Amino acid sequence: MNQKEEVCKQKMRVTRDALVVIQGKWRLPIIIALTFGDKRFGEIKKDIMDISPKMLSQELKALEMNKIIKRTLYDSMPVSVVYSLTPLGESMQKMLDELLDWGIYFRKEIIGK
Amino acid sequence: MNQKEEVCKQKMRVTRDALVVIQGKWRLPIIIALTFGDKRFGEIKKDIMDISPKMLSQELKALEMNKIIKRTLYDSMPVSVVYSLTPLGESMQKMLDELLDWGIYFRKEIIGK
DNA sequence: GTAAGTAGTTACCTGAAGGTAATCAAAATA
DNA sequence: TATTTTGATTACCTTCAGGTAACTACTTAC
Repeated sequence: MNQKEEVCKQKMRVTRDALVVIQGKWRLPIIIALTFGDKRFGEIKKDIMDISPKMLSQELKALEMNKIIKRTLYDSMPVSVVYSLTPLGESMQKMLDELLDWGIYFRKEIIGK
Repeated sequence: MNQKEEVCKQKMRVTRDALVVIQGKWRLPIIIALTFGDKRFGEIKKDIMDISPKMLSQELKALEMNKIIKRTLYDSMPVSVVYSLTPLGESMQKMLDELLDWGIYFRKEIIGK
């Protein structure tokens, strides 16, 4: 296998791994919600509107396991749980911006006309 | 609903639409293969290795419908079919680069140590 | 005429993703 | 004491993504 083919396969592997982390219906919405500041379960749920508590809970756990978000329990009264982006989560910002930019372009080209 | 919330929801919608186009196990590999030049069915299949002809055929059709790639039939003998990126497909380059960059960082943070 | 290569298609099956609805436990409020 | 709020969990069901294996149609080479 030559150099070029090796680079190609490497790119495929790495981007595929990256995609797995943000894939699915709810992960990007959750991450985007948290780029606007730390939020509680109910606040995220309100931001996303059509997500069920089951899916939100499940996806928050998955993102936490991938070290994208952090769950903090403040045991003040009333006990509150706050979710926030980790540095790894914050490092997604440029990627998210490009995804958004391309999404806008795509929308214009395909849906828009 | 205030300005900030509106921007948030807009971002969610647009990035989600963008994600749908590249989502799945095989679309990014196919697109990446074609960034290295136009290719025939068999060449893409050889580049990706573990993809089945069914999945390749199916995903090529989906990408063609989204105007990301173009199918060209040359009826020289032997009849050959060549797939290439459209301008819309080529416009994904920056996004793919960011996905790759973040993937490298993620790999280092999570898998690497 | 038989084998091999190119570009697929078809039928069938499995597991994961995601949805719905009901329930739960702790604490605050009425 | 009863009700509401917050942050979930559980059981059940449906749909879809993806895999396997076999087959096809056309053409060229042997």
